[in-house]
Amino acid sequence: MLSKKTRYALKALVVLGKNFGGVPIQISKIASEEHIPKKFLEQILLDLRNAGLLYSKKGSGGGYGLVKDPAEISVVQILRLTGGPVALLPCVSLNFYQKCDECDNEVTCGVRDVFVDVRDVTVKILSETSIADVIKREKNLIENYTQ
Amino acid sequence: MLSKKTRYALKALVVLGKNFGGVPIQISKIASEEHIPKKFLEQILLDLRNAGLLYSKKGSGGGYGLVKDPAEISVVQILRLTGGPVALLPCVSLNFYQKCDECDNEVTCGVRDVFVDVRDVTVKILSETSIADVIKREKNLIENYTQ
DNA sequence: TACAAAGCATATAGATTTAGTAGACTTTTT
DNA sequence: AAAAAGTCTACTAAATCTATATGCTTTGTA
Repeated sequence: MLSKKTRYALKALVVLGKNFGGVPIQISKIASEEHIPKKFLEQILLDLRNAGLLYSKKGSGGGYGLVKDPAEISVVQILRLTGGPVALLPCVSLNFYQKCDECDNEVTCGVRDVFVDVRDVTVKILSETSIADVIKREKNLIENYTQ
Repeated sequence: MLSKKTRYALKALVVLGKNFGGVPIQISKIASEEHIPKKFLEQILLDLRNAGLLYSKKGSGGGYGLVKDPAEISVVQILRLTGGPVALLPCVSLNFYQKCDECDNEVTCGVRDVFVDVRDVTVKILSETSIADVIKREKNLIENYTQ
């Protein structure tokens, strides 16, 4: 399962993505719109900023904005930045690999082999999907929903 | 990430699957072979037994065995039995669904939409893969490894 | 220049979950 | 009768996650 941190980050990036090119948006606005605890969101956006994904502006009229086009930001990148695991087993993770305590030789582990496949299809989807794509999906869903 | 409980369950079932049709295997044997804490494994196998997946026999010469053919037991079933989440978001889970706190209307949530796709491919793999398949994979891996 | 708006940074508390341990009991075999 | 092995419940310890608190810095504006 993704952590709340990861979820909140994705939600916030969608908001910022819709606003790409516009004036900065305040944390408090995103927090209230998306029902995210403000102080928690503060930390998260700070992380994303320190990772070079967002710019920030202090003082009155300040806030956050995307540095890059939302089409250039993949969902998988956000999971990794916010520590969210993509793989279902540590011994299968590309970015957060950890040796399996149980296995003598993980290369011949059948269970691991299955979850390598799961990881591959998951990473494929999440790396091919950008924040812009998420926004597009949302638009399509709203269209079909209100029909 | 899968819990240790789920991992241990899968490991144990592979051992029991290889032994399908033979005499029962003791917890302590599985525990020491697979480097799993014995008392913890005890609980896990008990759960699997109560779920009807294993039979048990007490007393000297007792132990555990599979009730069904390992080809009839899917990996996804084990994840669900041991509480392991398949979906990466609660609002996307088929068996452990929970409403999203943040979303006003989850039907039009773009983030959710992406993770529905991820869930679908994951469930497909894990429901098409049986314990027997895991054992087969292991055999293939060992063959290729020792070549 | 003062003040308010907004982000920056770190520390800490609280809650939840997970992993593992303990101990006493029951059944079965020898 | 004794030993082997599973059954059952409770508990503890550790880790992690979520959220809050506090004080600080920067920037815009009256």
